[in-house]
Amino acid sequence: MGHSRAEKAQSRERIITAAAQTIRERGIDALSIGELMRSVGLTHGAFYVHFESRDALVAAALERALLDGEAAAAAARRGVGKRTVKSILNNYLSRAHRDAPGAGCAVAALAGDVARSGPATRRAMIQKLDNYLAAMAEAHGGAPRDEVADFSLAAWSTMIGAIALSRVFAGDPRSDQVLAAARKMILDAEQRPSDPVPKPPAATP
Amino acid sequence: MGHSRAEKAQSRERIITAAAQTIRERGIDALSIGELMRSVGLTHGAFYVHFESRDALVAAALERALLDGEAAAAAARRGVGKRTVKSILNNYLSRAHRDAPGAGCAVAALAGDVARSGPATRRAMIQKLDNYLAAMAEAHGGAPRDEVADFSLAAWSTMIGAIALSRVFAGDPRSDQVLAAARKMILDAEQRPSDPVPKPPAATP
DNA sequence: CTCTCTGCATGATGACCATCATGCTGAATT
DNA sequence: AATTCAGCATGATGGTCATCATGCAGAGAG
Repeated sequence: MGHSRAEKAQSRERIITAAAQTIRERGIDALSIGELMRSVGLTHGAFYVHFESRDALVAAALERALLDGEAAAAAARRGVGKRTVKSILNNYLSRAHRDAPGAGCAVAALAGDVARSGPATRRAMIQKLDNYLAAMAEAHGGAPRDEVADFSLAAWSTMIGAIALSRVFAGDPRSDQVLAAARKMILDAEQRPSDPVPKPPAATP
Repeated sequence: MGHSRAEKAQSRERIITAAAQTIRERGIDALSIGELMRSVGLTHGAFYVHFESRDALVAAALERALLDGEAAAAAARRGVGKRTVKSILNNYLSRAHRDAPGAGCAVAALAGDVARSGPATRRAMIQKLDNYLAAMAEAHGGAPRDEVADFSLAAWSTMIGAIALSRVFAGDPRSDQVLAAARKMILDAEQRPSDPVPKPPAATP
């Protein structure tokens, strides 16, 4: 054989791309080095030429998966001058998004997994989440700072919850209904003027 | 040794209880038979006295975890005559719930995992979700049927999304903020009269 | 053209996994 | 009291896992 530097870069790229898709489709725990390397046409031994450990790959794959979300948002913005909340929702709360988790938003697919992960993994998602939140805030526009931040947080909660539930409901009429209902609640909230937010109470679930 | 029928029932109970906690804390994939049996004071071999397979246990543990949610809701209703949307939110979107995933709502903890599972597992969650949705609809009260169902779906989307995000944000000020923002959006939506809901559009994420 | 360096394949290592086979011991039954 | 039965422990099985050691062949440098 023999392998150029450029080929190595391509290999690494294909490994990350495949891993980013797999973790979104099947979860972080389900990612297997052997299976992954087979899927990109290499053998397991070559893995450690590219990554120090499985954890290092997971970090890179999560980063990539999260970046895909920003790329999709940027692509959707192209052409239209300004992004509106409605246009974001039309893309995000769509059947296409629900049915393609491997290419979709990593927050929706992996929030549960990341919630139980270590601080480093959580920080990686938080960093990208900040961008998502800022994009929503910008689309929502002006108004007092805190209220916009609250709207963004609530809207994103609803969006990722709705995608997760619509996937649980796959094959059921409610799978479509939950997307529409979430869309409606967020759009209504956008138009309404709102009061300051109190702190959450302490109680048992 | 020697073991009575009552002791067997207790063993089975402890296995399911421990498993229901573990899957909520660490995910379904992370559940290991050996570790689980050790944690309840038995050895791995005894597992198959109680369950046909790991999958059978997962089904039982998920069912139990989901029932815990209904039990918590029933306990919260005790004393007060009627459950309101606000009282549901006060319990659900609380720091206590966020900080105790092992004892909390299985939908919030496992929606992502279940979304990528088979039809049988998804159906188990859907069945319990129907109860949760009905409880929310009842608390919301009267009004035209479809609108109440949409409110329930959107509210639950927001609730499980907010818990998931607040766990990702653990240790960050946004962890509290997202709970409060979600609470606010749902309460505002409850009071507003609303229009019929259109179908979701088709588009890329 | 020669030499070094490296991307990759092959194979080994040891840990863990779910599952099954066997046997002991005391509960249940008569 | 004798006998059957069942819950559990021990240990084996075969598979998969992440990781490391070794060797080869071709790319890059001189």
